[in-house]
Order: sequence, then structure tokens, then C-alpha cells
Amino acid sequence: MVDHVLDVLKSCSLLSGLPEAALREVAPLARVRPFQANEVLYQRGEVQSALSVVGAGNVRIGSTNAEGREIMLTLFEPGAWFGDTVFSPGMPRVFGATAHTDGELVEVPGQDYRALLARYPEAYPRTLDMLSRRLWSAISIIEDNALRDMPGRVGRRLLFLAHMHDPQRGPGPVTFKLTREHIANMMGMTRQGVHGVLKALEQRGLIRFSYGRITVPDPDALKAYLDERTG
Amino acid sequence: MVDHVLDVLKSCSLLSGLPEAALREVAPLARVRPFQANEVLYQRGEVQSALSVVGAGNVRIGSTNAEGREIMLTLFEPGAWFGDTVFSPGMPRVFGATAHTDGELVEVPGQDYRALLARYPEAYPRTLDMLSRRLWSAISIIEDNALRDMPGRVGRRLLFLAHMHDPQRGPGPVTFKLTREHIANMMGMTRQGVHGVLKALEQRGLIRFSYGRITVPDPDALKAYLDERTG
DNA sequence: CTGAGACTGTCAACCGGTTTACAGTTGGCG
DNA sequence: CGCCAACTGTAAACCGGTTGACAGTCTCAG
Repeated sequence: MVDHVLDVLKSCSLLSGLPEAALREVAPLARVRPFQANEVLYQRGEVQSALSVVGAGNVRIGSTNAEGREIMLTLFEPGAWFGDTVFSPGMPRVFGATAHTDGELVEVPGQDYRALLARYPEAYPRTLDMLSRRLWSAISIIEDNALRDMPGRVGRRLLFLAHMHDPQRGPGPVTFKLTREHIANMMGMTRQGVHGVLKALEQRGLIRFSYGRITVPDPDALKAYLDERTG
Repeated sequence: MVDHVLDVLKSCSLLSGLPEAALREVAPLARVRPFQANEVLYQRGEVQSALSVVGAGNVRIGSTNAEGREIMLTLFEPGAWFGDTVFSPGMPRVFGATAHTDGELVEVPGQDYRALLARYPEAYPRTLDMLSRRLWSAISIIEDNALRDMPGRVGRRLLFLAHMHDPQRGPGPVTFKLTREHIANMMGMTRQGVHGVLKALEQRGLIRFSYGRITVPDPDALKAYLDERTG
């Protein structure tokens, strides 16, 4: 059991700055939390802080406004971490988390994680780096949303997801299990709007899509097309 | 001279976790860089990393796309810091910085800053907290942009700036020196669109504005109005 | 004081993307 | 194997916000 937790923690990039001995220390303190598709894991506004690592399955990060309109920020795969409030205890969560598929979460209580860092300060630089990169991503999204039109935004986000999906991926094709509606929620668009964009991209051979699935056959080609589209 | 640099460093929230002795160590390594209004301080894409603290004047953070359309992320006041790439050396800057008024920057070379943190590890938690809050802000902006209409977005951003301007402010009025165009650039809107929104907010008595100036007489009232507008 | 340049108000035309509506598919579950 | 719920395609009406254009106003440097 603890061995399994340890494996999950080891797979997490945020924790890879810590020596294995450190991970062994926290593993017993972590909680394994299995989840089913569409289960709400955390709600926006909660103040409790824990570091969550996706052990299996996919998790949607996003929030919903009063009228039920949803915005989805990103989709996390196994090994990803969230719950950035561990670094600012007391702050409410800005976004909620929902299970996208069945899977399992490994949760390290915020206090224990912070205590661990204090005991292994050599891990701090790596931690700052990870957080700073996440900020970088968020700012890129703001920029894309402000400066690009719909095809540009959708294309860029697909590339972003492709990169999250597998940072060291080669040039091969990537497939996402996302409905038109999920994409719409990621982009602040509608189902129909997304449809039009995808159709246009498909006609250029840059993507392929079918029921609940989108494939980018050649991410580099897509990137080249997008870069060319706005200089 | 070094005393002046020290004062600026002390005023910076990011560095306030460090003991004064530590700041005295880096002060001689920092560079003072005076600037004039509209001078370009850093450009998007540069990889050189330094921690910049605003010593005097205002700095716009933003970037420009190929067609010359600009997006402005925020406006920094004295004491604010930027150059988050110090935490991820080698990463290019996502946004550029431009002088909004005359003023002066204090720049600490990235290496020196990182070395200092390593020497005073007790400052790490505060540093993580600051970075994490900045991420929180960025995500809030993404959310606002996706979920709110123009009046909602403009209003929220004004409140955000009011808070940046003076985190411990009382309930009094706040005034910004921003043109309609600057606001438009912050929101991904046009000058004319902003005009309409401001007029609507003014008619409700929530803001007042004149040439190059916007005043929020009662931020709490504005907040209440915005919260009510979308539940 | 005065002029030039930056900022502002306003309006009609336009358009990208939403809304609304409905019919056709797909795939999983009983 | 067949049904139902979720997902998808399509098209017309609509609308918020941009585009473009121009005249008026303010500010500050000289």
C-alpha cells in the first residue's frame, strides 16, 4: 500500500527534487482517495489545503459560475499535481477539481508537505521552478485569449495539452478524449463554435476528429500553421 | 547609494522574508536603472534572468503581437517585483515590461538572488507563498475573462488594481491614472467598448472618470454590485 | 499663453460567434 | 441486441462589441 503511494509520489514532477528517503517519510501520511468519473473532488472556495497527486485517471480543473456555465482550465494526467494553496495556507481554492474518468488521488496534508520541505530545503529551488512554470502557463493562456481568434486559441490549447500529456513526446500524433463541449468550456466558447473551428482545421489536414476524440497527427505542423497565422 | 537600494529592497514583499543582514549582502550586487516614461525595459522572449524591483514610478507588464495589438496584464507600483524567470533560469520572459511613468528599477542578478535564498532557506516559504498568490491572480483573470461580460470584467479588474495599489487600503476611494486605451488593452477590448462600460458604471454612481483618470469612490459598493450581477 | 499632440465622445456599419432549435449518430448498458 | 442518453451536425436569427471615421476636449511643453 505504502509502496504504491510511494510510486505515485515518485512520478510527480513537483516532488522529484526530494530524495527518496523524504518521500518514504511522507508516504505513510498520505491518503489514497479513489474516485469515479464526474465525481466532484474539490470545490472552488474551499480553504483546506492539501497537495494532491493524480495516481490514476484524469482530473478536470475548472469552476462553474452561478448560471451553470463551466470553465475548464486544464486536464490532468497521472503524475500531475494540484492544490497550489499548499503554498499559501488559508487561501481559498480558485478552481475546483472534477474527476474526468475513474481513477485515484494521493493526498498529502499541506502541513506535512510544508514540514517536509523545511526538512529538505535542497528541494526548494525545484519547487519554485515548478510553480513558476505553472504561472508561465497561466499567463500564456491569458495572452492567447486576448490576442488570438478562435482557431488560434483552440489550436494553441491543443498543443498545450499535447505538451502536458507528455512533455518529452516525440513528433508523433496525440489523441485526446474530449468532447466538443469540453473544449468549448476550456476556451469560453460554445459547442457549435468549436465545431466550426475543428472543421476548418480538419480541412487543412491539421487535425482529425470523431465521436469524443480528437487527434493531432502532427503537432509540429499545427504549430507552424498557428505561428504563421499571426506572424 | 547602497542605502537607497537597501530601502527599495526592503519595500519589496517578495524579499520581506529575508533578514536585513541578507538584504545588505545583495544590495551592493544590485544595479539601479532609471527609466523614462514609455521606455521598453524588457522584451518578451528575452532569456536573461534578473529580479527587478520597482524603486519609483509605474511599470506596465504586457506584450504586443505582430499586428501591434497590445495586451497589458497589470500595472506595477513601487515595491512590486517582476521577472519571475529568476525561478526558472533559461526560460524566456512571457511578458515584456514598459515604463508607464518616469522612475527607477533595482535589478538583482538572478544568480545572486538564488544564491542568497540558498544561504537563507528560511525565506523560501514566503517566496513560495508570493509566487503562489501571483498564480492565483493569473487564474482569477482567466476565470473572469471566460465567465464575465465586459462590465463584469472591467469592474473586477479595477478592484484588482485597487488591491494591488494598496493591499491594506481602507474603504476609501482609489484613483488610477489610466487612459481608456490602457484599460482596453488590459481587457482585450477597444477604447470605444471601454467607454460604453465606464459610462454605464458611472450612471450607477460606482465610478467617476475624467481625462486620463478613473476613480472608484467606494470599492466595496462596486464589489457588491459585481457579485450581485452574476450571483 | 498658445499650439500641437494625446486623449475623448459618438455614431453607423459590420461581423464573429452565440443562441435557439431540431434532427441525426454513436456507444454503452441492461 | 436493442434502447436510451450522451454526443454531434447544421442552419437561421440575433446581438455584443469591434471597426472606422471624425469632431471636440484637455494637457503640457515651450
